[in-house]
Amino acid sequence: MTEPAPAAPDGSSGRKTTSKGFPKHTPTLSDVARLAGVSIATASKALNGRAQVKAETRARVTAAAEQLSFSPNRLARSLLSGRSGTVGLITHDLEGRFSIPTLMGAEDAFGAGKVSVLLCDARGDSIRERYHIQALLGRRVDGLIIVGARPDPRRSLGPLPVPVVYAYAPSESGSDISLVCDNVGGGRMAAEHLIDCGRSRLAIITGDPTYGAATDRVAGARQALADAGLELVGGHAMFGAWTEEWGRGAARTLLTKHPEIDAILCGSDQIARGVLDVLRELDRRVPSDIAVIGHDNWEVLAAHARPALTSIDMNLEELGRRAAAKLFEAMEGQPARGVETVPCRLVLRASTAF
Amino acid sequence: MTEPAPAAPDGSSGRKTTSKGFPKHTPTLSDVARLAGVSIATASKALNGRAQVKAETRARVTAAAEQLSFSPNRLARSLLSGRSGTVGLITHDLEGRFSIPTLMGAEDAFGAGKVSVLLCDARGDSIRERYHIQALLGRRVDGLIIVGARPDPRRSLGPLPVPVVYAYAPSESGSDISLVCDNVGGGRMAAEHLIDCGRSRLAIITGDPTYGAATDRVAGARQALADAGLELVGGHAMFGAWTEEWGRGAARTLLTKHPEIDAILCGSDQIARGVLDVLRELDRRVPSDIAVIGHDNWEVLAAHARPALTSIDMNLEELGRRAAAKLFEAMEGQPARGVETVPCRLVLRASTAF
DNA sequence: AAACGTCACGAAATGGTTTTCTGCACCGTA
DNA sequence: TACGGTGCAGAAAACCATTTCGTGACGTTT
Repeated sequence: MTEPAPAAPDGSSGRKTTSKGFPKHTPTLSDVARLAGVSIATASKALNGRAQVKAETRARVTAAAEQLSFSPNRLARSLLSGRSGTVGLITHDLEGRFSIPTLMGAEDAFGAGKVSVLLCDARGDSIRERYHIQALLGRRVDGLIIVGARPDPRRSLGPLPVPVVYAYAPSESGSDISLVCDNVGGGRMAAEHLIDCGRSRLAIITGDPTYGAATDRVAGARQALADAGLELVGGHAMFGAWTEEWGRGAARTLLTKHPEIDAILCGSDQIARGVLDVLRELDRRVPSDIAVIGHDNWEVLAAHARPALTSIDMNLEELGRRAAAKLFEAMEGQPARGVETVPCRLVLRASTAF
Repeated sequence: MTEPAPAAPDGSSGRKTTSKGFPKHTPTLSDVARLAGVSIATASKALNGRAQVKAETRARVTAAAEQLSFSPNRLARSLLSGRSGTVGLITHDLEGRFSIPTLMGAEDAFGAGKVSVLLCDARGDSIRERYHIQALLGRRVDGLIIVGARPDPRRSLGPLPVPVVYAYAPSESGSDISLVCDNVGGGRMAAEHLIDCGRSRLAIITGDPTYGAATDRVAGARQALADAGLELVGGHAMFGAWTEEWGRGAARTLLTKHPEIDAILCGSDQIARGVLDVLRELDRRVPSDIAVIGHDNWEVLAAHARPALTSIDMNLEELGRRAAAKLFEAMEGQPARGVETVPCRLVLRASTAF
C-alpha cells in the first residue's frame, strides 16, 4: 500500500480503485450525488430531510443512496459537529458481579438513543485508568462513566474536558456527580421485612468489614431494629468474608451461642447460601423456625437455594440507566453534583415467610 | 514575512471562546503550532517522530504540546486514514455467564494495542443486532466480533464491508470465521479425568438437550468411555435443565436406580451443586465414595461447594483473545475461515480424588 | 415592463490531521 | 562562480459530511 497512485488524469471520477478496477470503497455522499445527478449539498439535504429540495429530486437521491447502500460517515459528521456521539465507560471489575448490570443499564439507556459506548476495563489499576481515559479523550468521547469495583469512595479524576459520572463507587469529591446503591436503605429494608414477618430475634452475618457496603447495611438494619424497639441478638453483627464458608462457620457459631434467634440477615447471597446449608444440617426449618434474607439478588445463588432465598436487589441496572441519564444531562449543559442514591428492592422468595 | 508571530495579541486567532472569554476549547494541532512558532505540518511531523525536523524545533513543539496538554483528535486522523481504530463487539447475553469472559479477553487483546471496543448488547434479537451493526458501520469500525448467547450455530450476517469474527456461537456459514469452545473435548476431558481417578461406573447428568453443548459434552464423554472399554451406567445420559433443582432430582433418581455408581459427570456447575447437595444428604462421601465433576468452572459455585468442585473451564477469556487476534489478522488482510476450537482446561478441586 | 419574492440547487467553507510536494538556505565541489 | 546536494520548514491537498450563502429561473405584483 505504498503505491503513490498518480493523480487521475481524466479528473472526472478519480476515485480510488483496486487493481481490478472495482470501486472497492465504501460509498460516500459524493458517490450518491454523482449517481443521482445532483450536487453533494443537495444530496445531503435530501437525505437529511431538509427543506428546499424538490420531492422528485429527493426521491432520486434516496434511491441512489439505497442502491449504493450508503451510510454516512459519522467520523466526518463528528469532526464537523464537535460531538462524537460516543461515551467512554470505564469499569474496574468486569469479571465481578456488580459491574455488568450497571453496564447493561447504561448501554441500554444510551443505545436507545444514538450514543455508542466505548468499553474499557481498568481492573482496579489507576495507571490503566489514566491510560484509558487519555485514549478515550483522544477519541473525543462526549462523556465518561466510571464504574468502581466496590462501593467505597474513590479518588476523583479532577476536572476533565468532558463530563464524568461515577457509578457504584462514588467520588471522594463533592463537586463530582456520583450514583451509588442505598446500602443503608437496603439493610433497613431487609430488617424491616424480617420484622414484618413477625421476627424479633435477629442476627446479622455479613462480610468484610473494610467494605462500606458491609457496615452501611448493618447500620441500616440497626435503624430498623431501633425503630421497632428491638436489639440485635448478641449485640453486634458478625463480620467475616463474602463467602459461603464464612456463612456456614458463622451460622454454626451463632446457633450455638444464640439458639433462640428467629431470623438471620445476611450481607450477601453467598453468605446466605452457607447459612441455609447449615440450617438444613441442623434441622432448623426455613422459614418457619428461622427466616433468612440475603443481599444482591444474585439469581444463580438466590433462586436455586433451598428454600429459594429472599434477597435485596440493588437495582444496578437502574443505577446504570440513571448514570447514563445524568451524563446525558451534563452533556446537554445541565451538570449535577453530589452523591445520589438508588433505592433497593425486596425480592420475595421462600426463605422468609410472608 | 519570516517573523513567526509568537502570539496574536489582536485576537486575530479567532478561536471560539465562551461568554467569559476563556479559551474553552480543546487545543488543536494548530494551537500547538502557533505556540511553537511553526507550521501545522511541522508540528505534526515533530510530534509523530517523523524525520525532516530539527531536534531543537521538535523540542519546542513537544514542549508546546505538553503545555497545552494537547492530544490529537483521532476522529480527524481516522477520517484521513480510513481506519477508525475501533471494533464493534456485539453480545447477545451480556447478563449471562459466558459473554463476559469472552468480552474480557477481547478487550484485553485489543486494549494492549490501540484499538478501542464499542460494546453493544443485542439481547438475542436479530432486529436489534441489525440495528447495532448499521450504527457501528456508520462509525466506521474496522471489524466486528459477534458473541452468541449459546454455543449453537447461528445465521450468518453475510458479507459486510468489514471483517467479522463469530465467537462462542459459530456461524452457520463455512465462509465465515468462528471460534467456539471444544465441548466434545471438554466432555472427554472430564470423563478421562474420572477414569484416571480409578472410577469405572460413571453416570452423566446434564442440561437441556436442545443445547449442542449438552449433547457434545456427552458425546465426548462417551468417546473417552469407549476408549477405556467402559460403558455409561444405565446406558444413557440424563438430560434436563441447567439448574441445581434438576441436579438434585436427577441425582436422587440415579442413586436409587444405580447405587453402584462411583462417579457423576455433570453438564454444568449448577447441576453439580445440586448433585453434591443430595450426595451429602444421602451420606455418600465425595470423592471417596463418588467423584463429581462439573463444567464451566463458575468460580462462585465451584470454589465454594462442599467439597470444592473439580470443573472443566472453557477458557472463555482465551477464546475472546483469539477472536480478537483473528479479527486483527483479518483486518490486516489475512482473513481466515471455518470453525476453530479452543480447548478446555481441567480445574482440579476436592470433589475428585487424585 | 420593472421590481420583487420564492423555489431549487450548487459552490465553498468548515472541522483537525497527515502527507506530499515545493521552496529556501547553506554547504561542498568542480 | 555556478552547480548539485542536503537539511529543514511551509503550503496545500486529501479525508467526508454539513451548512451557509449565493445564483439562477420562474412567477407574481405594481
